[in-house]
Amino acid sequence: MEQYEHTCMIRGDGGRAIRGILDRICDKWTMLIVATLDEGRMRFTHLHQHIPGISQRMLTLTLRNLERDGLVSRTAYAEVPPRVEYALTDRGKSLIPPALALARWAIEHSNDIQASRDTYDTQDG
Amino acid sequence: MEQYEHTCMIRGDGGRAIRGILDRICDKWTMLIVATLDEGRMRFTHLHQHIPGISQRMLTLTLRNLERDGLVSRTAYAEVPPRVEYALTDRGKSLIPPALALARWAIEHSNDIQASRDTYDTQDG
DNA sequence: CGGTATCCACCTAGATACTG
DNA sequence: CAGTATCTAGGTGGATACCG
Repeated sequence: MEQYEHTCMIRGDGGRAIRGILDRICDKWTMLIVATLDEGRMRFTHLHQHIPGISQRMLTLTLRNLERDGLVSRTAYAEVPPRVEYALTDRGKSLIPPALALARWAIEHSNDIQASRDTYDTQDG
Repeated sequence: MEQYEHTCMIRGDGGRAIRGILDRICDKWTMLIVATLDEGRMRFTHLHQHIPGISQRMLTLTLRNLERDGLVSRTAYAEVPPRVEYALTDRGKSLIPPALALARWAIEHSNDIQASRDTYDTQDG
């Protein structure tokens, strides 16, 4: 009820802070990669296989961005063939709870939202 | 700690459910509009004035999508000049707490993330 | 006042081919 | 194995002009 006083956090500086984060979190693959890495440290190929539909290019690009933001660590071993492992940093792990909160909301409301969309779309056009 | 068992919610069906929602939540203006409407019901022009940088087109488009998803209600009064008011529905209000959780995370980590980016970007290139 | 319609620049992400 | 390079289609959002 009294949450309104806190939504200024979202509107804050015209929304720049929150949007800067959302831009990272909400692209097509970030959430999926973070959630997958929550399972533990993992090689490139393993990630590639466990995230259906992602291309090599997008996996690389998204991992680079996550690394840049300090959410994921990258460890390359000097072997042949090469081995590279990715893992969530503490900062990356700290993203999981709020992400879960959003996921929970999404799951809980997805049926209702879909129903609303269907209704809206079939109104006489 | 034991959150891993729950991240399957995010990965779920290959991420389709959560991404369908994220696509709505995470576009350029949705969060800002929802946060602004948390203040109370509001006219089109008032929204336009209180969300810096948004165009009429994007305000209309985003409001239509929110209405379609049942997160915002639209009430048009048969007057001249026309008056249209927007308000969060109960479903729309229910989005605020998880959105705040994410905003909180964003604010708390934005300095560290920016620092990581700076470091990453200045590494010999 | 509260929109639509139109045009356009940019960016994202997919497909494909190639490499240390 | 773990990438990089290149090309391109499609979508998002801004600018501008007009309308009931």
